Amino acid sequence: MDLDLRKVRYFVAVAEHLNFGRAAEALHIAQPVLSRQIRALETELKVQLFDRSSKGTTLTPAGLRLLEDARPLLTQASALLRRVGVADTFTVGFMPGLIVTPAVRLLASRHPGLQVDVLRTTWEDQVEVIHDGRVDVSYVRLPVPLDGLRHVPLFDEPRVAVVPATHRLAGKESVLEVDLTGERRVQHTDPPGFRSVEEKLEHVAMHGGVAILPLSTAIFYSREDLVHVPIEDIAPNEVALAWAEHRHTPLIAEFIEIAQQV
Amino acid sequence: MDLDLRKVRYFVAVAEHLNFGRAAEALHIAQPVLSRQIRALETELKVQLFDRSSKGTTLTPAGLRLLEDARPLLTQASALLRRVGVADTFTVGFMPGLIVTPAVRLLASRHPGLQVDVLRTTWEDQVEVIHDGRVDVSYVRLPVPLDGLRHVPLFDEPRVAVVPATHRLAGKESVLEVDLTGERRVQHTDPPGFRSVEEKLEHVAMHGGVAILPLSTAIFYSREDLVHVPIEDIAPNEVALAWAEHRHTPLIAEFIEIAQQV
DNA sequence: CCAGGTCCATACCTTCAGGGTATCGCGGAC
DNA sequence: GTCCGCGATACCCTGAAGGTATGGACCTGG
Repeated sequence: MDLDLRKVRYFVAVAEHLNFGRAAEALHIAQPVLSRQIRALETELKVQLFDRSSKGTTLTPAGLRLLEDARPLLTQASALLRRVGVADTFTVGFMPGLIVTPAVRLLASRHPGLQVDVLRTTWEDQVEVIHDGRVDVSYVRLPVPLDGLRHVPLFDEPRVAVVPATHRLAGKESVLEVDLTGERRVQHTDPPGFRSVEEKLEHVAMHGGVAILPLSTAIFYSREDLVHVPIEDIAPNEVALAWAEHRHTPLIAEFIEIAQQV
Repeated sequence: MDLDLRKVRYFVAVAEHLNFGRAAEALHIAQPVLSRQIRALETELKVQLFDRSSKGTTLTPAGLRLLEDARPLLTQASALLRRVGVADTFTVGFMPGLIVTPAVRLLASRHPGLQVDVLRTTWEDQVEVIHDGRVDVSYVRLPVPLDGLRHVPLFDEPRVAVVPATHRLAGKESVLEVDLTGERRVQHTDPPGFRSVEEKLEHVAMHGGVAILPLSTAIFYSREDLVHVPIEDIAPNEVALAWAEHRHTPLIAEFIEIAQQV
């Protein structure tokens, strides 16, 4: 009748480990219990979720589809748990460099007694914090995966090249992307990437290269030994306000209004 | 640890009724059980959700906030079930003009957690939807091909002639079929027929002629510029409830009961 | 002012799902 | 053939969810 979130959580664990024994260990339950629960889930759903064999466990197509629904459901449930009991609080997330104070102040002033918090996000968790309820709304830099989210664009801002003050491009009024050919770009992209803007800039200062950042970010993190130069022909960075699509609270609606006007 | 969706569903029921007894009734459980479950939920969440008094129950602010999260969570959970293919869903088909709401409401109220859907059919697909499983039962207008179907007659209703308000027959108390001789009948029958009642009526309004419809259909689609007149000597339209003969589910049996009583 | 009604809580019982341990059966690998 | 990894089965125990009966607080009409 009702879906049992415990079983769903067990299912996700097995789907991730593709091994009942290790999944059971991760869940801190005995393996036979896990086997039984998964079987019970399959019975309830009248669908086979795994192909079991003594040499491995794999997801069936139905299992794969369930997994896609199960994860967001679990995060939504934990978001609910996180939010409940927390005193009347409204939390605004923001990416580094974005100035949220005016909007936050305005919301707070209109609702005395409401605790308005802010949470600085990173490139990696800017979407996650919305889904798991750590923030009610968040200022994000597009593009982000928009599944389960709603958003309104707020403004665009140009990107700049950040280089050492001694760099050949330092002092220029502006550059074109072609001027950067041959420069090593310091990016957050995957494997050996940098987790924060500070680290990126540190790297540029130490070892040269060029970091490409939205203007406000570059200004926010400006340092003596680095300068930034506008790049004329690169697509601007879009800043948007995003929130979970299943949440429709008056406060969120009001903040969206405020953010668009500020 | 895990949120219990059953308790959440109970919570929403109480929040909607603001009365433990009636909520329990709607959920088909005993009132003390509901009280205990809500209390357990409050303990688990460490938050008081309701203010109880012998003269009424109200949501606390925390309860109100939980309600905002609880509804979408339940929706997402049932969406998951539906997509996995287990959706506990019962779908009732109906021909235009027939009012199914009371019966549907009654079934839904007797089975909390059951998703009861309705599907409007047309003259062409009213049987097809039964066979292909789009509906579990359907209100049909006889005659229909009954192969593979079982049905119970529900009621008869007179047919009326729908004519422009300016027509010579408009305003009459009733007419006989013979009065219609010479009139062009606008019918849905095959090739160049009209696919919907709306189209038929549009045609009558534009180009004259007469449409013969069951009374309820004529009422449902009534327009300012058209009037309907009962036809005394034409066989009445029979409305029946039909279902696939190879399907014998308790829900179908129950709905048949309900439909006959309503 | 008391009788009855409404509403939620408490007490107590029964059932069953979920957790645990011990052990089996099946394949693949050495 | 033997061993090992992996999931399934068998059996027990506990606790949570369901039920009925009843209590206690509060309102309301006579």
